[in-house]
Parts: sequence; structure tokens; C-alpha cells
Amino acid sequence: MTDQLGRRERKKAATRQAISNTALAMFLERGYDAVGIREVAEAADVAVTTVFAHFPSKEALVFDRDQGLQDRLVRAVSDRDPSRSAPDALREELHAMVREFTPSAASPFWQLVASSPDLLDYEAKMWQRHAEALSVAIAADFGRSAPIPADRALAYYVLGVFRLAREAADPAAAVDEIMDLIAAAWRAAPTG
Amino acid sequence: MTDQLGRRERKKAATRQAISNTALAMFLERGYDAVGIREVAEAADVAVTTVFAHFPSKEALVFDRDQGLQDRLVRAVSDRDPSRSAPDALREELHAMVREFTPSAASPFWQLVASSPDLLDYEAKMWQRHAEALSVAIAADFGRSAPIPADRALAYYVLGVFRLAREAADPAAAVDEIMDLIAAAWRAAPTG
DNA sequence: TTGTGAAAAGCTAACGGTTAGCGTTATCGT
DNA sequence: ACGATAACGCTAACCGTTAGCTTTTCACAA
Repeated sequence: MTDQLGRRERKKAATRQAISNTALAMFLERGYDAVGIREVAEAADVAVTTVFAHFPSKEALVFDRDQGLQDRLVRAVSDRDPSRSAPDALREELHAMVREFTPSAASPFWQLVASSPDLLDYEAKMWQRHAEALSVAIAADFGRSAPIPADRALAYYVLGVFRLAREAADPAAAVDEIMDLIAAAWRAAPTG
Repeated sequence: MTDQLGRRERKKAATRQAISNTALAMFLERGYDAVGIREVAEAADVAVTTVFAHFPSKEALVFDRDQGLQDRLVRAVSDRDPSRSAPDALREELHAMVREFTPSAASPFWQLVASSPDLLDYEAKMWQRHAEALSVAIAADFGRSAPIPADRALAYYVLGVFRLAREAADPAAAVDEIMDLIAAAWRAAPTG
């Protein structure tokens, strides 16, 4: 578990963890807007500048955990069983994701995110950052080496399912309803 | 032109115009980031608090002009010649909009917007604010009194065309390419 | 072991957008 | 003419964020 990391990098990672843990705990306890960066730094016993040395923004403190979630859709396309269509693989993955983050069984974490417009905006941009990667995977699925606008559009639509489904009364049903639209659009996309 | 407005409201409107005009001129001349709110207030000869009494944010100063642009897509659906399909009407409207704001013949105003991430974000949110209105119009087109997730998805897709087309090498071709996808999705949407 | 360079962390001070609190003036309805 | 209130102003601050510069801590080689 000591990972062959030098003392230096271990301490750096520890500082980062301490800041992130402290911040998340404070946000969950008192609310995102009610806790300032200066307070977080104070509680973690570091300087404000150190906080920003590890995290590019206040919002990034919150989302330090669920890294890797973003790549699930890309992998669902790229690493799928070749016998399945890409839209089918995406549909299943989206079902799983929505099941985890559905508002009824909402974890405190997602309630926190939902409580702040800043965090919702930041989350939306996190997804958009992966739109390009997903569009490349989709282009490859069509046999293209680079994405055309139609590929980017499909990626944009798939990434939107999560948001739209979360806001729907029945998220699981919404995933199917919307994926039916996307599957139809997929069939209409230029091939080769 | 005096509009039976009282002196009070005329003065208020005049102040608002003065602030907006001054700000936009300064932004265009020196760049959005290089001009601070305090400078704008100074140049317009008002207090900083007065600026924020008229505009909710610095970004809103820039977009005070092109109000009404947002409703074009909603009107394209609601007020169209009944002989045409909604996707066809939207396609034409989107072609017109992309023609006006294409980067080649970009007006200084749109160059200003493109120069600042803050302004691009704000613009994106302006569109999203109209997603609900467009989804209602689309639901009505299907004979529904309230939008279902599929309607919201279609609205989301149509609003995305503008952004995707602007980033494409050939914006006009991209509009057609993407609208073909949307038309296919439209056909797959639940009816009634 | 010691010296050296660099990464990590710290401090101070500020900037720019935004807001709260509170007073002042002008205008409106009666 | 008068009281209510909208519009505006001033001051002072808060908050996220960054620049500039110093100090601590480690890695590595002489």
C-alpha cells in the first residue's frame, strides 16, 4: 500500500486528501454556499493558496471523488461485446447510472450537488468535457477516423440522457423513451 | 414615442440604456475582461449598485440587446404554416440563424461573445432557459398538453444545433446533417 | 554527510464581481 | 400638499481567485 511513492508525493497526496475530506464534510454538514474557502483552509490547517494549488476551483473540491464515472459511457461503446449495437450498450449503461443516482435513493452527496446551481453547472461542464471523447468513439463505431457533426450530435444526445432522466418523474422509463429517439437518430446517421 | 410613460419610468429606461450602451461600447473597444464594473459605472456616471439594480450580472450587460432572438425557435414551431412539418420549419429557421451568426461574417458583437468564456457560458444558459418553452411547443405539436421526456429531449436537441453548427467547418451543411438526425428521432417519438 | 535544486506550502495583499445596509432625492397617487 | 415608494448613491464588505515572494521539506548526488 505504500506504493513506491516517495515521502514527498505521499505527503502531497495526504494534503490533497485532507483538504478534500475536510471540505466535503463541511459542505455536507453546513451547505455548500455557507462554507467559504477560507474556512476550509483553516479547518484543514493549510493556506488558502495551497487549496488552489491542489484544486482549480471550489467546485472541484466536491467532485474530487467520482472521477472515472465520466469514462463509463466511452467504455460502454469502445469495450462492448461486438455482438451488441452501440446504442444498446449505451442504454444499458445509462440504466445502471441512473439507478445509482436516482433522486429517491439520493445519497447525501448528490443532494449536495443538487442544492447548488454552481455545482450543477460544474457537473454539466464535466459531462461536456467528455463529449469529444464519446464522439470519437461513436465515429469509430461508424468506421470513421474523425468525428463528423452527426457524431458529435449523437454524443451530445447521449450525454444529455442522464440529465433529462434525472429530472423526469420516472427516470428508468425516461431512459428508454429517450434512447428510442437516439436509436432512431443513430440509424439516420451517415455511414462509413 | 413618449409612450405614456411617466417621467419616472422614462428616466429609469434612459439610465438603463445609458449603462448598457456605455458598457457595450467599452467592451467592444477594450475587451470584456479588461473593463471592470466599476469602470462602467464611472463612465456611465452611475453608482455600481445602480448597475446591478438594472442588470443581474456583468454578462447581462452584453446580452441586453438581442432579446427576442431566443423566441424564434418557439415561434417557428407554433406560428408555422400548418402545411409544413415542425422539423422542416425548425430547419429553415436554424439555417437563417446560423447564416446571421456565422464566424466568417461575424459581427463585432459576436466576436466579443466568442472572446470570453464567461459570455459563451452565459449564452449557453440563455438557450437552456428556453428549452422548456420549446418543449411545450413541441408537445403541443404532438397533441400533448404537457411535455413528456421525449419532447424535452427533442427541444434539447434542437437548441443544440446552433452550438454544434457554429463549431463545424461547414455550418450550413452541419445544420442539415444534424436536422436529419433530429427528424428521424422526431418520427420515433411517441404520438398523441 | 552535506550541499544544492526544486517542489510544496505558506503569507500577504490584492483584484473583480456582487451584495447588504442605510441614507437621499425625485416622482407618483391621492 | 403629503405620504409612500421607487430610483439612486455611498460605504464597506464578502467571496473566489491569483500574483509575488519567502520558507520549509524532500530528493539526489558529490
